[in-house]
Amino acid sequence: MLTEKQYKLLMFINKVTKETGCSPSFDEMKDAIGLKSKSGIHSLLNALAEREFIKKLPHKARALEVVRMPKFKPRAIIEEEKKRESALQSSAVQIPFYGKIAAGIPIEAIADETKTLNVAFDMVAKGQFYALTIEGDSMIEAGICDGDTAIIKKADYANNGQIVVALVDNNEATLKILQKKEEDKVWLVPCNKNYQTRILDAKRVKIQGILSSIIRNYH
Amino acid sequence: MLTEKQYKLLMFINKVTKETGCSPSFDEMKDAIGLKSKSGIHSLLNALAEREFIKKLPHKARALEVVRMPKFKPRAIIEEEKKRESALQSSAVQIPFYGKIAAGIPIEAIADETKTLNVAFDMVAKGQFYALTIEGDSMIEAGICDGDTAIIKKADYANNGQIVVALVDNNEATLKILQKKEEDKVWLVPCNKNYQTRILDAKRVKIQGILSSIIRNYH
DNA sequence: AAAAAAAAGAACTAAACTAGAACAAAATAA
DNA sequence: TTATTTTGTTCTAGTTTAGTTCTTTTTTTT
Repeated sequence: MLTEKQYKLLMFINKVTKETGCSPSFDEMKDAIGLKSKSGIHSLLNALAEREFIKKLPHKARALEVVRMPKFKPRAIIEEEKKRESALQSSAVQIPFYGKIAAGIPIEAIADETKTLNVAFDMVAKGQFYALTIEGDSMIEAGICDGDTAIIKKADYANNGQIVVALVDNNEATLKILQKKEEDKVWLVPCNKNYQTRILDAKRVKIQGILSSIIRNYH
Repeated sequence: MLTEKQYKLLMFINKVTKETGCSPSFDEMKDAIGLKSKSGIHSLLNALAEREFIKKLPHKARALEVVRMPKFKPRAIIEEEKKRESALQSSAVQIPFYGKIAAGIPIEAIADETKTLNVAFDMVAKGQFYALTIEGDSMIEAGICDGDTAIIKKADYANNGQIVVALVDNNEATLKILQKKEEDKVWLVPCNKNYQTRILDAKRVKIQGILSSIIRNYH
């Protein structure tokens, strides 16, 4: 399509004409591109005209017209794509899946290196997710402990018995089991004898997500 | 429609021109496709021009233009992409990290999209890991439930109080808290009132790993 | 194992870029 | 209008980069 110099020059011409309403002179162009002679500009312009990016009126001053621009992606988009790509590469982790702990069989014996567990993928599946750190012990009997990381799937509706992130009165977010036993009422059931089930008007409760995974790290 | 090489080359030209505004040179193309000589590029370009995917100005440098893109991918490319995709899926997921659930603050208010949690990467850090499925409820009071996935870091030594995979008599693998209260004796402590601590000769117990993470998926 | 297709390699040719200078046409000022 | 300045064109010449072509080697296919 274009060489680097041609591209630079085209961008410069385009910028100047848009900003000032008139095209730059040969000397301005040579300075902008960093040449010491304007003869080079001449050939660059010919190349651009030949490739039909500009039109020029011979012997007329500042009589350039940009006809089209090369198809390119805005730099911001390219950066973004690169970031995403490198993020993907940096996190590729596959670990061997050794199956279940079973009495009577040493781990080496059942180790099957061909099976791998893909932690990240298995966990997020499809949909939009976010993470929360669990605070408190209201769900401890469900094996959800203080400090655990909860992976939540965004949702505004949940079924009976699901563990949900519920926002009460647009004010207080909490992780509880959802129960809808009667119309217009919502039960938020903790998993800890020391806590009480809260029965609230459905209007007051907004579902913000459904618990998808629990992750706990030991050190 | 197109051969694998032709397709790859066309994609490369398209990518480069979109990103830089300039088309690639023969040498850049040969490197991108993995050829050692640029004469091959020449014939590939002719093939692409003949099929009207690109236009080229003969003898001009970097004077390629992509006219259209193919509707179908060559079979070989599809295979390759599938492979890469599954490798990626196996790897990388970044999800927003919303911090802690705190009473009195709606989730939206504390949402910080700039913080991301990279599940897979954070979990495996450095070292060698493997995964186990938890069976039974002997650790339930530590929030480790039947069916949970345990990420274990390979180790043959552990400190007091750590949760370890212990192999007893080269025979029976189990997940328990490790305690070494006296020389030559090892305590394997469960986290369930209904189970008893086992006190064993150190010789009989081989540490196979230290619990690194617990993952639980809900459906 | 022979034939065909791809790829590599080298030699060659052409274009692109740089610079300097001389000159011609247009625009502007006197 | 003429003179002056600005602007664009053309030429030469050397250097670098890029594209083409041909022969040989390797690989693939039958």
